[in-house]
Formats: sequence, structure tokens, C-alpha cells
Amino acid sequence: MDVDVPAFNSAVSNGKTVILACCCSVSYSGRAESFLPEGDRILIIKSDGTLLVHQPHGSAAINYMKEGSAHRLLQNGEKLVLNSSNLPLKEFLTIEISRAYSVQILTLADSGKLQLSGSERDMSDMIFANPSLISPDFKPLSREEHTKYGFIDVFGYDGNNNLVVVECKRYAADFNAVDQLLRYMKKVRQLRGVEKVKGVIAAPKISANALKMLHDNGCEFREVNPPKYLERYDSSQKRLNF
Amino acid sequence: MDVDVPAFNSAVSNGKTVILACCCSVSYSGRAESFLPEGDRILIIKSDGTLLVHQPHGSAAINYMKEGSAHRLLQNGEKLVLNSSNLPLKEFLTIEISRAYSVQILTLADSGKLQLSGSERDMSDMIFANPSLISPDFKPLSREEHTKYGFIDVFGYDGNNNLVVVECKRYAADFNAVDQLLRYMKKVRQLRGVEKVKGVIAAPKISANALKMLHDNGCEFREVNPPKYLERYDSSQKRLNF
DNA sequence: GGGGAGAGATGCCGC
DNA sequence: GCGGCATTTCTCCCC
Repeated sequence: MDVDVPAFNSAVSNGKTVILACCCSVSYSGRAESFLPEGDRILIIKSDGTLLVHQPHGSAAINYMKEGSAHRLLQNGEKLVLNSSNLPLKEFLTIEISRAYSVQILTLADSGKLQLSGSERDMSDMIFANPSLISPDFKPLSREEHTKYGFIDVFGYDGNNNLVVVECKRYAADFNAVDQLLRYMKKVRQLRGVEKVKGVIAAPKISANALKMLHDNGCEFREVNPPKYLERYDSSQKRLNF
Repeated sequence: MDVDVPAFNSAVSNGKTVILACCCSVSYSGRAESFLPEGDRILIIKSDGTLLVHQPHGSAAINYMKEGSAHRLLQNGEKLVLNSSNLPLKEFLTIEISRAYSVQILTLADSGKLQLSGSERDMSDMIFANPSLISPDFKPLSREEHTKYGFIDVFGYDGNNNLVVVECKRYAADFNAVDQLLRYMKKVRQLRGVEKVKGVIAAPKISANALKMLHDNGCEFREVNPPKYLERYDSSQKRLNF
């Protein structure tokens, strides 16, 4: 099919959403560089200047340009060429289009915000409200501490007034999670001038290697699953437990 | 506009790519749970069963289902409902469509593989070939060591036969990068039974806090940029330097 | 705008 | 499949 080049550029300039299915190759230069040989793809240009190149498989875009990019479609002999640039980010992308399959120009309005349940923040809230998930004598002081101590998920005392640092992970805890916990513990020891600080990782599971590293450093693991409020509601048909 | 429901389902079943622009709300339940209120979105169902929900802004899909998911469109009174499920992953998604703007059914063929330059792997290759980027006396032994020593980017000796561990980052090095380096150094000390192991982070830049942590642990920073082969070629119009 | 960290991260590779 | 880790990560939040 033929593409109406002026109409395409006008739509992009006027903040419409444009979807183009085509056979194309893609060159990118910016933070890195890449070349994608010819094949069938879906191109999406959004009203905020985002460009996405999707192959007919996979979840992630194979090429893209970020919000605020400028785009211009040109006729170049037999082929169409879409040039995209983001000058502040020094990123450039060129798409050589050998065949166009379909074009859609849309005016879309959407101010919807995603409501999400089951995040790491929800886990730390749950632990703060139910400290026995960590230990019978755990007394939480704060959660999501974004101050001098770093980004500690839950922070408190045990029954002997020892400081306790809790790091939550909504998925399997790995080396990185243990590193984070140890780093926060070290900072707390330095800033509070105390020797004994307890460390706990709260997560649904932990890899065997990470668990060994955790125990080698005198820390503990507690199996905790991220709360799913909607699921609780659906399964019980009652009000939420917390 | 009206959607031909049987044709839609038939296209999805037969591995075609389907693009639907519509006003809809989205409910998800699986690894977490979410609800997205009504608004204009683009839905893409790919031949591998991937489903993407894109708002008219932003790079990332706001909701999605992974490869291998099953999809079925139903007429429910005035509304259309798209149910998606991935039984192995126990994930479920429901889209309530109040208005459809456009439908595209496409047969796409694409086997193109992305060629990328400027990755962390390219950095470690470059350092292996140009060890003076780390220091005049650096003698690299191996790169991308995926064995008992861990995933060390570049590993070698200095002029005094001290072991040297190099961790590369293609972007700004942060706390996480320093944690990784220290973890690898510790493992090398344990496994080789030596005390003195040098640590170097090679990256374009490093945050001030991470640099302090690096120096506090007796390690060093080397400013190294990821190689961009295409850019070199373009700017010099000669063959590559390495 | 940079720093720091989560994400329903995704994708890749190795075991 | 899991583990470990990079990513043109993206996104959010706070300074």
C-alpha cells in the first residue's frame, strides 16, 4: 500500500498516535549502536514523541526512541525513510521501509493511572503492620526510610533493643539483595555507633548461594509473600484482613 | 466501529498479529495484581501469544501478558471483553472494551536479529585487547569468567603479580557496581588463598558516593567508555582500530 | 537533573 | 528449569 507522507508527518506533528505495519530495517545510534536487518515490524509513534519498533514476537520493543523525540517520514526513491532524533539525548534512529502494510492515525485520550497491589512497598507496609512476620519480638520504627540511613525497607528493634534492618524482595532474593542488606547494616553501625545490628531478608524465596552468603554474614531469612489485596478479596468475598 | 469477533479470534488462533485501538479498562492478576481505569489504548496480540497494552504515552507497556498466553474476545452486552490467560504462569488479564476505534489483522514474518555495539561485553573485549586502559602494567588473563570465580568481566595480574579484578559498566557506576566488585574480590581471595587482590571499576563515570565507597575499600576507578564501532567507522571513514 | 532502587521488569546465556 | 546478570533497561521518588 501507499503511505500519504504529508498526512503522516502532519499527524505526528499534531500529537496523534500513528501505527505503521511495514517491512523495514532499523539503524540506531546513541547510548549504544545497533542495526536490525530487514523484516516485518509494527512501528508506533505516540503523542509524546515516543517511537516503538516491535517485532512479531516478544514483550520488549526491539528498537525505540524516548519521549520527546522528533520524527519525519521521507520518500527516498522506491523506499520510505523515517528519521527520528532526540537532540538533548544525542540519539538518532533511521528506519528504511521497503513495504508498508497498513497505517493507522488515531487521536487517543488517556489519563488512567495503574493501581497495583503486591509491590515491595506493600510488603514493607504489611510487615510494619504485622511485625511478627519477622520475629515475635520485632518492634518496627519506620518503613521506606529515605534519609541518612539509606533506603531501608523496614527498620526497628528486637526484644533486646538491638537494631534490626529488614530488606524486602517481592521475588526471589539474590546476591544483590544480600549486598544491599549488608551495605545498609554497615551504614547503620557507622551512623549510630553501635556494633550489633541484625539483618533480615524477607522474600518469598532465596537462592541457595545467596542464603549461604546471608548466613555467613550472620543474617537471617524470613519467608514472606507480597500481599495481594484483590486476590484475598476475591477468594474470601470478605473485607481485607489489614 | 464494530469488531468482527469470530474473525478476531480466528486471526489470534492462527498466529496472526492483531492490533486493536480502543477505549478500555484492564484488570490483571498473577505475580501481582492491578487495575487500570478506562482510557484510550492500543492493544497488540503477537503471533507468539504476547499481549501488550500501550497507553498513548511512555515507552513501556502499561499491562501485558507473556509469550504463550491464550486470548479470546467475547461480546458481553454492549461491551467487548478480551480474556487472556497463561495457565503455566497462573496469570490472568481481562480487558473491558467500551469502544473500538480500529482493528488491524496482519501476517508478519521476521527473523531479524539485532546487532548491537557498545555493550558491557564490548567494553571487556576492548579492555582485554587494550589492557593499558586499566594500567600500564595490567596483564589480562581472561574475560567474562563464568566459572568458580564468578562472573568477572576482566581478570588478570599487575606488574607485581597481584591479582586484578575489573568490573565494567557501560553507564554510570553505582553502589551496586561497587558491591559486585567487592563480592568478586572476596571470592577470588578465598578461592586463591591470597590476601592482596586489586579491584578496578571501568566505566564512563561513577557517582560521588560510589567513588567514596570504592576508595574506602582500596579500589580504583578508571574512566573507560564503551566502544562504538559504527560511530568510529562513520566518523573516520576508515577501518576499525581494533 | 542526578542519585538510588524497584519492576508483574525482560532477555540472554550457562548449567 | 533455575541462577546470575546486563539492559539503548524504564519508571518512580527524593534530593
